[in-house]
Amino acid sequence: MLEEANLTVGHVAKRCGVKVSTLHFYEQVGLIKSLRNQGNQRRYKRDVLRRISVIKAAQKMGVSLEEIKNAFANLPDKRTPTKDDWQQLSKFWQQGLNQKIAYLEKLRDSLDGCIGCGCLSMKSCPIYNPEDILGNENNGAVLLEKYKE
Amino acid sequence: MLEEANLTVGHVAKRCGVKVSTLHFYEQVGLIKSLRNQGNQRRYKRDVLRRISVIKAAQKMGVSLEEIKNAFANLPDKRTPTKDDWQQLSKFWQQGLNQKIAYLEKLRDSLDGCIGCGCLSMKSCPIYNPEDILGNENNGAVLLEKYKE
DNA sequence: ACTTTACCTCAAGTTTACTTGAGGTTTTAT
DNA sequence: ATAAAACCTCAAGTAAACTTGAGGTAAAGT
Repeated sequence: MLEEANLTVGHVAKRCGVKVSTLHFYEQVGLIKSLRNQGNQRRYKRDVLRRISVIKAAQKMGVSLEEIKNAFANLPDKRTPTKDDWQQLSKFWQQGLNQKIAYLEKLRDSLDGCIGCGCLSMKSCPIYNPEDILGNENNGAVLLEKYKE
Repeated sequence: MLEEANLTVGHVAKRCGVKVSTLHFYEQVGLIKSLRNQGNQRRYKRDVLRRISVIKAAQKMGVSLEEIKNAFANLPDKRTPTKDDWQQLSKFWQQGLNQKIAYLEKLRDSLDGCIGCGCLSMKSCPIYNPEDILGNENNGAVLLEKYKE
């Protein structure tokens, strides 16, 4: 496959559902790259589309641009990333995603029990009483509080 | 139960694991309330602890302070919220949480299929090709893109 | 050829959710 | 009684992730 860099910012922006300014910004922070034509206008290779899609998907998972950038650092610099390259990234984030899902499930399941419980004693409710949780490692609710995004 | 407002801001802060400035801020934006003592210092009723815990839990669900404030608007103003009041809130957020979980599961399950798939034709990959998805309601991937947080 | 549309850079502005600091008062501890 | 710790207000600062605007150039359509 030839690696023509022939996509304009406008095209990429429309295609990916982002603003042109976002692409400028992403380039500025090193998330994507572009080549320039004679008149100094950006021209992108097709793989930028995938990159942007991955950025958007990762953001929906709660991954920050900084973290995305770090993850991208593992992608090859010289050649266009292959299927395997992307799959590695995918595997990596899948783990985080699983943790996030597990956390949210835990939160969902304790919502009634904690937010709505009426446990005014503040003795048994993990959400109500974060101090106890943090000091008590062998408590089922620890997971809830130790989770860092 | 007597409704003494006798918790100091420092006490509440430590108890809830937030900074004093955060409590000032929450009060400023109308998320919590306080009474004042003779010397103009804040004194809180116990239910502020629950409010703050709920705020923190909701934030972990991805709910913004604005939305939390709106949800709190349904709580009674005159009396201290009861178990039922909180449970209603809980039920409401549980739905959103379920949607979020469902979305993340979908994302997780399509990570390999989309991010890692290598479908360079850009014809069949929903993450790769958001435009098509938005225009096509009866596609399994629509859920993925139509989700708004 | 000419005009509209797209693009360029760089600086500054926006939103959310807080934090920090200055300058001063009140409580608590000894 | 006095010093230390906690509290007060108000303005300004911070970080992330962009967006907007000004002033100017390039490419595309007719």
